[in-house]
Amino acid sequence: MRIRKSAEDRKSEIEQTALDLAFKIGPTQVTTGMIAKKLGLTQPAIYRHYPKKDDIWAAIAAHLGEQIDQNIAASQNGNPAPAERLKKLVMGHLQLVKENPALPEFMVIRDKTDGHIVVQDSIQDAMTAFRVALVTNIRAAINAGDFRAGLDANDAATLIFGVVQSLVLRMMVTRNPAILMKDGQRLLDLQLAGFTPTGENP
Amino acid sequence: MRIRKSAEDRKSEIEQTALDLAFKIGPTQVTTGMIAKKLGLTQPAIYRHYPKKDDIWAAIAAHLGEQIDQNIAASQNGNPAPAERLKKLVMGHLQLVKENPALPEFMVIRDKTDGHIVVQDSIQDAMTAFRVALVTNIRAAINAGDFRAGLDANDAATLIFGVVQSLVLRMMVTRNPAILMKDGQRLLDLQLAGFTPTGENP
DNA sequence: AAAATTAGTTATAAAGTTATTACTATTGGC
DNA sequence: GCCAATAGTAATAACTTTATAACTAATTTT
Repeated sequence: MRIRKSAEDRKSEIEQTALDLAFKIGPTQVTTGMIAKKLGLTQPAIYRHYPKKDDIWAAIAAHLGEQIDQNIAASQNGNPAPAERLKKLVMGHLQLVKENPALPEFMVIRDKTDGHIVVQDSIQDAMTAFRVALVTNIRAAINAGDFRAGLDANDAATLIFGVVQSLVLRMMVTRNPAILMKDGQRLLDLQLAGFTPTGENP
Repeated sequence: MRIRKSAEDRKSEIEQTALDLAFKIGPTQVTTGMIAKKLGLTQPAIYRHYPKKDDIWAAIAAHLGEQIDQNIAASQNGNPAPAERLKKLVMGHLQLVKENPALPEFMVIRDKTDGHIVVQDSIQDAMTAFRVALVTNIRAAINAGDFRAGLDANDAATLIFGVVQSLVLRMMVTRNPAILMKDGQRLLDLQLAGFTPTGENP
């Protein structure tokens, strides 16, 4: 007798498996056959749950986008100190990437047909919101006197984004998501120290 | 009568076309048929010049790796001021990425068979050398008193790498390599300012 | 100018991938 | 416990992609 799972459970499994494979071999290299094989199913079984293969990626992107948004919201609760909110925002995002190491791939994924980027819009939108949150908190930190007055909030946001990107690249090269949290905390502190009026750790 | 080019010229064309396509649709999506079509050739014509498709990527990676190494060498000539060398090193690399916007893709490219990263070794090695050059110049700047004494050279190098990565991501999302030089200069100065003893622009 | 070399073509094999159709059998609702 | 709904399979069509083999013709060598 073959095992039969609920559509809901199976869809979760399919999406998680696709994400795992996306980190291992890259999203564009993942085939429906690979996903099915990992789950002990036949390849057409995938099509009982998604009309098109791309629908799997769309579902994954929507889910990741939600998680990014949730982290942004969570980081703005509780602590009112802008610099602390910034740290919570960035570390929360790194935690998300650690749990879903394929996430960065979705930021630069392209459409099959033309060369134009589709970047499953949900993720691109969420990352835009992430950037807005960075800028907002940097402005608040400047107003609070924690960061120096002449600092350009947009440029500072780009540098903080760079901390994340730098860690992501090292994660992809080393294939080790664990470095994100360990080195992330220290590097973020170092970056923020450069924004203070005195150059000291805020 | 059909046009027939020398093997040397044709190989250059094939590699440049493959690089262009790699930026447009991603390296893994580029097919021998696409390259041939762009050059007005038939698909098997590619195999007159390379035994395997992967040999095209290997040749490209070797070439890019050389250019990265050349930039590192060039940046260390002439100006003896460590901070100026650092700037020349980073801006030179950004120029290279601007001219070859697919370069960053090769840093995280994966093998088809297993999930293991091959990162055409030539590029990974060159990027390691780039990082070493960053650290060396940062150490020199600390010793010269241009950067503050307590600065960790490795962490500072990661942050500078982050500036590059941040710009690269924005280039990939906007599909506009032009931003690299314009914003790069300003962001690099901002980043280096965070490393000075006073927090001022070095 | 003839001969040798080789860039390029035509045709095609082999393998992989997406997606559909018709069938099967498990499961939840009545 | 029956039955409707549906998760899953088997078979297969359509397409894409890599690669090879045999042939053709442009260019180089002698």
